[in-house]
Amino acid sequence: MNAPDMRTQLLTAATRRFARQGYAGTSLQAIADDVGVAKPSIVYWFPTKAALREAVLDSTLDRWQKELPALLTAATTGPDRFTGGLAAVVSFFQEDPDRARLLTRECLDRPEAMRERLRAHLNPWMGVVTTFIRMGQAEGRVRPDLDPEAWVLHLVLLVLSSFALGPVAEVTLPPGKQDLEQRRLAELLRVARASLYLDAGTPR
Amino acid sequence: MNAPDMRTQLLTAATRRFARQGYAGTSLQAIADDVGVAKPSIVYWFPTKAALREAVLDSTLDRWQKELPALLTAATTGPDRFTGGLAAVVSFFQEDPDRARLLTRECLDRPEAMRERLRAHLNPWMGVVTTFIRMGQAEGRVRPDLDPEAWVLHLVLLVLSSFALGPVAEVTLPPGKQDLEQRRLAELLRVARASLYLDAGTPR
DNA sequence: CCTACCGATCGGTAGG
DNA sequence: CCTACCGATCGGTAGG
Repeated sequence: MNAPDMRTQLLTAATRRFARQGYAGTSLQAIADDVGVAKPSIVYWFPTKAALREAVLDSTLDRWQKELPALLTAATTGPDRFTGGLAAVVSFFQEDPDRARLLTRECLDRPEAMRERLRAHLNPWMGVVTTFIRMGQAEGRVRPDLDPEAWVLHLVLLVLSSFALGPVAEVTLPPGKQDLEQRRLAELLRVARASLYLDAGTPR
Repeated sequence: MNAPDMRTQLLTAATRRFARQGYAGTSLQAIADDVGVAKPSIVYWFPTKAALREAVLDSTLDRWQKELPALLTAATTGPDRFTGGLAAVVSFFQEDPDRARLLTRECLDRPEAMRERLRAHLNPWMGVVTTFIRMGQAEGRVRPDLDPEAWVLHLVLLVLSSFALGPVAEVTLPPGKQDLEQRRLAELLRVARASLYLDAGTPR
């Protein structure tokens, strides 16, 4: 009954550790201690450390595939479909910045393996987004010199790095009176719109 | 005579390893094998593994401080000062993408320590750049709603992640006939200009 | 800068 | 899911 809960606890602890200290920097002992079990118990649920890593990555990407449609429909009811879509991606990482750190680390640790995974998880809705962008270009709302695939890629990179690395670089924003994360996200959104729309100078 | 060369060889090998496999994922033995010396010889030049890490980070940031002024003066002689400045940052990481991977990993591994370092290495010319941006805003060339510090931060993040993670995500750019890196950089530059200038729709 | 070596910790196994 | 344990590798030391 609480057997599946053990697996979930291990996945949660491992995700947090892998995101913050990296895969190589995390021992199975540390994860076991976090959950409060003996180290060999991990092996009962995940045959090897590498298998635990795959499971952590799977669960994170699964959440992307499950949560993003919901966030998208909730966010794209407004007047601006692209801003809503971006807000959905932002929400996903804002909900747990460790997701951004984990994915960044995996891309650095295993570029080739991640390429295959992202091809499966990112490409489906990449096609949808770029189709909408090309429609916008045909209608004259979206900048004609914009490269749809490259633009989406850079926006995802921007959101990812903003959550994974942003808190570190926040010191370079000294005169901030308001919340620093809010200020970062506001500028991120502004960059996205200004680089997408022709009339973004007067958005409202 | 070739004693300082040994130190340099170790630094080069360590930078490459730390960038690609991470600090925790790299053993001193692997670095020693790369250079062709015995493992304890590393300890002769760097008292601990942690000291080697600091030296690697120092040498990378030193190169930033030494090369960027040269790249800046070479790049800002054109008509567009900001595009030239961005090109300088791009050149720095293009010269060796491992620099982007190393800095990204260090930000993930040691956020607090990196905050202090970046405060010293990034803040000096952050002030210069934002001053120019505010001048541009006063002259009406730069978008008035742009947040100077946050914009520069995001552009640096964009260049960094484009070199550190871009090759991984390149599969999401399937219909690319021309060189994929070139296409990525062209769109990066376009995003930068479009998000900065009011009249970026007609740049030339 | 090398050989020889050390205690600690690693991922994983045996057996229950 | 635990106790007991193992070979391999880790960063680092001793001594030259």
